[in-house]
Amino acid sequence: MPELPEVETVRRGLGGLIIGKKIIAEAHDTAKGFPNTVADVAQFMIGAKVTDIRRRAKVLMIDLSTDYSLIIHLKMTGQLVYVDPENRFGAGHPNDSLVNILPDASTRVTITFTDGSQLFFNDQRKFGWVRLMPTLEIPNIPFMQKVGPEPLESDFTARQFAERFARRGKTNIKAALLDQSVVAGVGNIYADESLWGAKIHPQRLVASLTDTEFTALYTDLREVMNLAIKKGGSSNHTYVNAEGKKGSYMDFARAFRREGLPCPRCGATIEKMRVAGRGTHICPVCQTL
DNA sequence: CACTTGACCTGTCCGC
DNA sequence: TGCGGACAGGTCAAGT
Repeated sequence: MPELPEVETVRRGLGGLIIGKKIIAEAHDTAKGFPNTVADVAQFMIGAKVTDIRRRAKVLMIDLSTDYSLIIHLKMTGQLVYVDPENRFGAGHPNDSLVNILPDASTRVTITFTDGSQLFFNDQRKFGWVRLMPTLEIPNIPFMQKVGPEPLESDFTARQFAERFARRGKTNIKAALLDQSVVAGVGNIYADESLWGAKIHPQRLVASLTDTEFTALYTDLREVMNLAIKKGGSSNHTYVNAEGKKGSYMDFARAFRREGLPCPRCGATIEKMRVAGRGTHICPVCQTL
């Protein structure tokens, strides 16, 4: 699922498509995905205009003119896909092929705008969620209270990065990287890719890392995430952006899901193992314990 | 508190 | 071909 670069790609794409549009209808799967009451939707969502789209960690916020926001987590298989039957993207564009397909079995929420265009929240595994709440209350939810700093902010330094890990000295670096309270937005793909870049074995204890290694990890994590944003994210399975397009970062991946293939740096065979309960990819020569 | 593991769901792939 | 089990981009609630 979407990690920081994928969610950021969706945010940027959606911004140009729905900011300023007015919501005329909302429908959702009652089993899962949109827990708000009918009354709240009627009062704070229907008739509201989209004023902004923001991201914090892997969470998206669609701000409305009612001072309420839709707060959305895509988790593993969530998608936010925009479709406009009146204004197609052009012949052959992946979005156009979705016009007559969505909603489908994975659609949990459908938002319709006054111009007839629609935004679909699809989520095959149903781990994701969408919630309508007052914009000012978003910072109070537990996730926002504990989530760590944004790693791509220009004022986020290597020293701050290293200091965030002090609390997690006795676990391995992969588990700590995935911990959203340490640094925001890192998931399985970019954990593996940045550890490969910094030549750090994922099972190394955090407390054993040197300043030089933390700096390398900081630098590589930012490089890899910035590149992924440029490439529109990574698409292994279900991920697509707001226009229904897949990202191409996987064409550039050096370790993630490359088991059996040569390490681009030394030629050794990339191996797959299990660390912190997650499939983990390493170069056994570049990354040692 | 920090750390690990299982749970939440559905679909797909791989080996027998 | 069919079937069972493992696994998939994330987080949380439990356990130790």
